[in-house]
Amino acid sequence: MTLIKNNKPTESELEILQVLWNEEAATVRTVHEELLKTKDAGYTTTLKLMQIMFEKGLVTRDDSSKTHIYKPAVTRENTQQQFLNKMINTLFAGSSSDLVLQALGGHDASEAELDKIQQLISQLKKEK
Amino acid sequence: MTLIKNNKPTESELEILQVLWNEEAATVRTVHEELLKTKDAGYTTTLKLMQIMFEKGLVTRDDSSKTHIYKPAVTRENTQQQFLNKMINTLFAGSSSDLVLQALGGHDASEAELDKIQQLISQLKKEK
DNA sequence: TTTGCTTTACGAAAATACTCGTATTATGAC
DNA sequence: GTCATAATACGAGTATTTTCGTAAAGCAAA
Repeated sequence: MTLIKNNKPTESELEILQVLWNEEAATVRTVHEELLKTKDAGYTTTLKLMQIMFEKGLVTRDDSSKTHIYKPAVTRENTQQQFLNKMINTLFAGSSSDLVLQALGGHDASEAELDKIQQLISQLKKEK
Repeated sequence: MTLIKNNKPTESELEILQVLWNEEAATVRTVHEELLKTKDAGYTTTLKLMQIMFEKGLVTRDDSSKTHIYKPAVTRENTQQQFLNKMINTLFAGSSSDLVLQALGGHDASEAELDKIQQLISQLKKEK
């Protein structure tokens, strides 16, 4: 039987994951510097969060040298899907297309992006 | 100058709003009964949450009779948009179409729903 | 009016998330 | 080695969210 980790990252943890996904791997220092661009926080705060994320299994770390190197242990796609599902259920009454409509309507997407979406839809229709 | 309420509903508050949006108006009792179908909580817990939501301005209430009647003070659409924007920024690097692609790929949508989305896309393209 | 049931009000405990100060440890320069 | 620098570990304080016990108020039946 598979052990299911119910480790939904928190808001702050998502910000850190965002950096890790972009950088592939990073030290606390690097992550912290990156976070400083958009928010104000102490270094040890970031450190503590990343330690907690390690305990939760959200990241891995290489501690063979003094300066630990962290990597994401969850994929961007899985995490996106996890939050999307949650959102579809609690906010869109289970209808994914309602979410899509709302997202397309409320935001701007380029023509190229719209094309990509159309392509996917055509493919999905074929599969039926 | 407009007073901007930064009243992002919490997880539990969303569950309650969900019920209120469906019922238009409801008593604490009704909301609570509905919540019981999917989660386990005490009556006074629901009551307290709804009182807090009233203070925050997320709901209105009619207390002319002993049993108060609550109504949502925020629309489903606005709240959806609020959370979508947040999510697009923190999880999809600002790309709404990435979110759409992920949502369509990971979930099932009926052919009719896909049609509706196609329609919207065509319209959006025309507007460019 | 008394009793019992349902409701709201209030406050505080419990759980979770976030923050940071301080101590300790490792590393490199001298 | 000693010193300065930078990193981790640890613990605790703060804030926010969720939970619920208890009391008070209203209401309706007997």
